[in-house]
Amino acid sequence: MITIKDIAQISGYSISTVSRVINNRSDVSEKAREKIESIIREQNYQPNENARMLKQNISSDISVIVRGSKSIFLESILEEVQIRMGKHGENINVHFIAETDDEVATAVQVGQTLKPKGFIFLGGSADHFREEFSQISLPSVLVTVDAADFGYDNLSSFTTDDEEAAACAVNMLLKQGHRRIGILGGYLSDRSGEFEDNYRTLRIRGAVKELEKHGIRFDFEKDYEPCAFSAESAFPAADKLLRRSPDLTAIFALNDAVAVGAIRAFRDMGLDVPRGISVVGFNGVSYVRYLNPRLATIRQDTAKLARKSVDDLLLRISYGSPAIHEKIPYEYFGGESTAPPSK
Amino acid sequence: MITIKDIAQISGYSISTVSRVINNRSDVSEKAREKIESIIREQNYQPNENARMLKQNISSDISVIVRGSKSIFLESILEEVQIRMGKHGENINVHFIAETDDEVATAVQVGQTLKPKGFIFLGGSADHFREEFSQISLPSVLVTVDAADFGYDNLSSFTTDDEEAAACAVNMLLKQGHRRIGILGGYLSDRSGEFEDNYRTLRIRGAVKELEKHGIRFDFEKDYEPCAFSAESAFPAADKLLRRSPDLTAIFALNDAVAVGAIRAFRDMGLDVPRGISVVGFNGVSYVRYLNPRLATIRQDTAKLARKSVDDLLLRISYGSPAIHEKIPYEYFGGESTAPPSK
DNA sequence: CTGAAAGCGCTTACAG
DNA sequence: CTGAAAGCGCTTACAG
Repeated sequence: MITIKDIAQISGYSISTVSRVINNRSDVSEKAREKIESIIREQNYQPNENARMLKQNISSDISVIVRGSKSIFLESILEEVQIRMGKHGENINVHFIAETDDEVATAVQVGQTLKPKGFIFLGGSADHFREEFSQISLPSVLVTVDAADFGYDNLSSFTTDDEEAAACAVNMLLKQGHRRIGILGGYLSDRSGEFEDNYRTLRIRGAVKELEKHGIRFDFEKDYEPCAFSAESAFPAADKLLRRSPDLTAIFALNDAVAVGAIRAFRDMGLDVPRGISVVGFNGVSYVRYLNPRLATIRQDTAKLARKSVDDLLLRISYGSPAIHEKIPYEYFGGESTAPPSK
Repeated sequence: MITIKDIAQISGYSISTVSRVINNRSDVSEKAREKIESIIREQNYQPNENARMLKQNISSDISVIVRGSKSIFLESILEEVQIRMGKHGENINVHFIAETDDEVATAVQVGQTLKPKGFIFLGGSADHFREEFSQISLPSVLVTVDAADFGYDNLSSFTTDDEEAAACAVNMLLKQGHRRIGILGGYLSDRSGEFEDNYRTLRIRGAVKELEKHGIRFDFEKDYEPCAFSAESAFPAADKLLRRSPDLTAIFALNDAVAVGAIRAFRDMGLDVPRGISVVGFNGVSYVRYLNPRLATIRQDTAKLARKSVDDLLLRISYGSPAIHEKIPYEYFGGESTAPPSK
């Protein structure tokens, strides 16, 4: 095992100077830097992370907290995050927690034991962040939930504009002539029935507002049915919704897995999609364009979401740049699962 | 920040004795142990991992190497691994590499920088393990590839019996009366055209053997078409295969995403599934039973695969138990994508 | 069974 | 710009 001591010996410089070179300090002569760097390279020397961490009382890792990991959508962002981090030579440790867990509390705990230099949150609850994030002082990024209004200067956020995108999806249905549109998936917060600001409720809100803009009042009692973001959960929910409101001609599903479960349920009821009923999804799955029928959906740019998040975090860790909040563009994919209403 | 020194001071014992208690050494009096443990608890003391690692020159983490991360199948095992590790209070660091990368070489490198106490490989190439794994001396588990014949006593493996399961899938088609069965997906190793022992080729081999058992010689030139494990890649491949061999009445797709792409391609050619052509998949996706048509497929038990792997690794790390090799049971799910041939 | 002391590989004031 | 020295929080022979 080759150590900093060996490099010092070989180079003729002191351990201190070698350390300075390793850490890219500016107070080293060009000559020393070059010599030491070349020796490091030729000896294939890797600084002992444990020792560095011990001194700095911080690890060189970045902790990623994934909340609600069953989502293929988050998994695919996670993958891109890992790849991007790898390109920058950074290591991450990943912590999956349930949709019902508290991601901020988890981060606090992880922070104590693993001492990361920053956090990336994939998914999360606005309430948790608003109430508890002040406990965290490390540079962090929240992906999927807009943190612009939370007032933390160490928390950036990158999101799709869920409200606008949902409105866009619903607008496509309206354009085709649909007036009786149901909404499937997610759930309304149980905290006094108020909307919590997460992507679920933002999508619902965007859809409802778009309907209202076109003079349609949305009846939650009749035309909305909650369910988890999976085909399994959507299957019975879709059935229930359509039996309650058989005159619906289109469904806005809060994500693609929900749309898949719904389409299956409708077919099992003897309804063709899109001739009998139209369905629009929201990105959650990559191969919607190979489903039968090809699913109309909103495509989020997971690669960009991940890339921006990583780059922003690393930049802020290195240079203390201020936190930012950015919306990443989305796209409507037409598919074959919608058609003008026949009723 | 509370350290071992504080605990020593409060307890009246020396740092050495406290350290012994922390590390569960036997050479401590019951009295000292109890007192120190109670103080540790009441002070909520957490030993500094970095310092421990520095001394022991090893981290407390387990490294997970995921090869070919685009697979939803591996991601879902990863998730279960993470959950299981969490239950045991263990941390993991995850490294995603491309399908074309060398997972063993990656592990060697990770081993140098992160000093994990063990490895879990999710996916991998038999060749890499056979040729390079001797460089790794840490307890390891290979999931998805059978390592029984590799001859390493620090490498366990947990797998689905891909060959047998593929034979089972093909047998279902044969039972329905199919004789002209095509195979779609994966690729033959380019090393002198030989089979490499991975799940891809095992599935192909299982399918081919089952056909032969029924007196059918499989013509690779005509009835096999390689493609990556995605709907995107399967779509054109399926089209190509069926144009070349239009008399095929059934397709064995090497995984579910491939099946999805194939079904889409067949429909686009004007062929109904299953009336025009039957398709069987192989577990890769969770909601096959909500697709249209519901996909006939082999279901692997990802939860069990993950659970066994984690438990085995931790056991071996703690007690040096010997490596084991186990096949996890699978299941055939009937679906609606197969029917007796009409031609 | 217990404690004093050395040392793991690094970083960082401090002094020059 | 450079080096000698202290110290990060722990573990582990060694001596008793």
